[in-house]
Amino acid sequence: MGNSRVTLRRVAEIAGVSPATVSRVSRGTTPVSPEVRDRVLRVIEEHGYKPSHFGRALAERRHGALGLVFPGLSGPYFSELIQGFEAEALETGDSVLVLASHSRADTDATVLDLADRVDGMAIHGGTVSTDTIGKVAQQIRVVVMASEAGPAQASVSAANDTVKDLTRHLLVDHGYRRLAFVGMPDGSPDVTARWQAFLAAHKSARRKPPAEPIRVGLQQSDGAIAAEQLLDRDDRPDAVVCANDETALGLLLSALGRGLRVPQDVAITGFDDMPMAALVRPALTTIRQPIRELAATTARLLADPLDQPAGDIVLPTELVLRSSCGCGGVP
Amino acid sequence: MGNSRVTLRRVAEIAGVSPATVSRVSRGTTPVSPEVRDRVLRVIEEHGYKPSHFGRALAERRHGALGLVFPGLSGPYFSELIQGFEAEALETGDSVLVLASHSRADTDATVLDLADRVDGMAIHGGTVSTDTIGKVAQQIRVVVMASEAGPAQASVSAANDTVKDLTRHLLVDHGYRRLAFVGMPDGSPDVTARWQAFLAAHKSARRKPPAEPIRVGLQQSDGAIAAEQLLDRDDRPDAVVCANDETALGLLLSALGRGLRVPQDVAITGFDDMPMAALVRPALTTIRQPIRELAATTARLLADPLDQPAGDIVLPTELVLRSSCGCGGVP
DNA sequence: TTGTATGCGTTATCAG
DNA sequence: CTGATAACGCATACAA
Repeated sequence: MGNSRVTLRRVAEIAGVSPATVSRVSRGTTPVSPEVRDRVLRVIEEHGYKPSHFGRALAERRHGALGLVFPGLSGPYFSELIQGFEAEALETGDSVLVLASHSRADTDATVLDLADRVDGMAIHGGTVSTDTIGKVAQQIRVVVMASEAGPAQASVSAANDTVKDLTRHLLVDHGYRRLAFVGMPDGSPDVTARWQAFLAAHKSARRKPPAEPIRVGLQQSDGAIAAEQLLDRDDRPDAVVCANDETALGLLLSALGRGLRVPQDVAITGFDDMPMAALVRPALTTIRQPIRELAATTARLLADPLDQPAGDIVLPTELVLRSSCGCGGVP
Repeated sequence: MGNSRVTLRRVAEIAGVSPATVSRVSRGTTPVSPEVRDRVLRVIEEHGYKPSHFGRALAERRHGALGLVFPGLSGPYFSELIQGFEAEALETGDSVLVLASHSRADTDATVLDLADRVDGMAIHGGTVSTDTIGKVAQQIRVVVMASEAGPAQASVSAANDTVKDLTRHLLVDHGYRRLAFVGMPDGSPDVTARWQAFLAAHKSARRKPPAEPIRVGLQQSDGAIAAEQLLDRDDRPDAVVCANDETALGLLLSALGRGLRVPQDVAITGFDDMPMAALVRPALTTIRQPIRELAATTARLLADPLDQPAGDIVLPTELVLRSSCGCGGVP
């Protein structure tokens, strides 16, 4: 199990050619005479030669890798994001190095470390300080995801203001009186934007919004925690707008488990339109965002050699009306 | 935004010392006179010198990074696994590079590529072919997770045979007659072992198990898909053993959404004991496995310089009886 | 304590 | 088409 790798130079010796020629054969870039090529190829095969990444990285001054930084990666959202990113990176022959900063204190240091191993980095909104993003950006190319990044960096995000349409739908079309919002704006640019849209819809409908959101995380268990604060009291809201599908599902599960009827006793909506949203009963009313496309666009921005102008790309989202808001009668 | 990094040599020039001295100061390993040290340190600070990873990696012939390979990473299970792994790697100063092979065809190639960027690799069971694992193992140190790996590799997994106790509990203590198993044994060593334990419990209780499991994946939406096959027919099972909590929760949600009572109409159990299991109503009967410890043990095996004997470490698991199996009366 | 010289594995430049 | 030779950025015996 030794680390006894065969080096390029060794292959050259055995094949009786110069190191340069082995490099040429190995990379297939420059023309080499068929006979020499075959001979070298055979030696490579026999001795299991594999070019060393850092040797190549050092000489080429590029890593052939892209970094992807997340706050955490539980749930289908991040899974989808990574897949979209990897699929696109594959096109350009880049590897993907994923970093899940579980809101640890040393995240910034870790990100800086990663910056040293990749040619470009996609950073999810709310993961690292803008200060650190700046530092990374002056070293390698950076694209911010799910957050508008200001003039300095390029960014790709999805339109969160559709939450305004959703909230209006609840308020006006269905006539719900007491709405609640589940999600913690602080730290997540996406949630902040959704909470703002929720507020804006109340304002334009001349209705009084709740003073505060229910501040919980974005995982399903957080939806269950929100349920304890929301469902067990007398002035239960008659409709709840959740920051994402995960929490909406957690809330839905908790509501049903308490014997409440959805949407009759309480309406519930989400954001993302993950697979589970359509499968559950009642089917979840939500907002569809093109996660894969968001990731792919980001990867493309990172890989493309031509210098795009740093700007904010905002992908469209779509309101998906199902049963959990009260549409389409009782399922 | 240029890539104009300051090199060690440049720092040496500016500070008027030799490159070696800068290296010594930078690493803080060999003693250097205070005056020189301060001078060099100041230059490093002023010019923002950061040692290059590949330069160092090339010279030291190590990357200072560990690889972590997964089939996918949706859900709390993988999230927890990564956190446990990273926390431990942090101790030894290693970075963690995560690779999520979303059951793509080119996974093996990607893994081989990663093998070139790290000093050791943890591979989750059922992710890559044993053939590829072998190749990687003769290049760097490898530990297999959640799967017993045979004599060649070290492995760390959790005891799946507790599913036998769980199944017996359902069969004997509660007297359920028709059990079903949700999960796809093929491809996941963990699920295979759980299905085997499920079968074994039937055998030792002299009861006839179902001929086949409900072959779905491990995500929550798969639980909802299983529900369609399981809950809408006349000979509905009276108890369902799910391969993990995610699918159990998906099934539970679907059951409640259909107006079925749990556990009265159908009992449901899971595996993992994720946070949501205790929060949901009815609370989920499940098996607790020490995910974090599993990950930490793996990381330790990878980092430790002393050559552990390649062997299978099996961590204990614990049956957690709650309400969804019928225990403790109706919640 | 500090400097010099060499090696790490590969690519790039320039002759031939 | 092929071969020397010089980077690439850093660490480390060895010498001073």
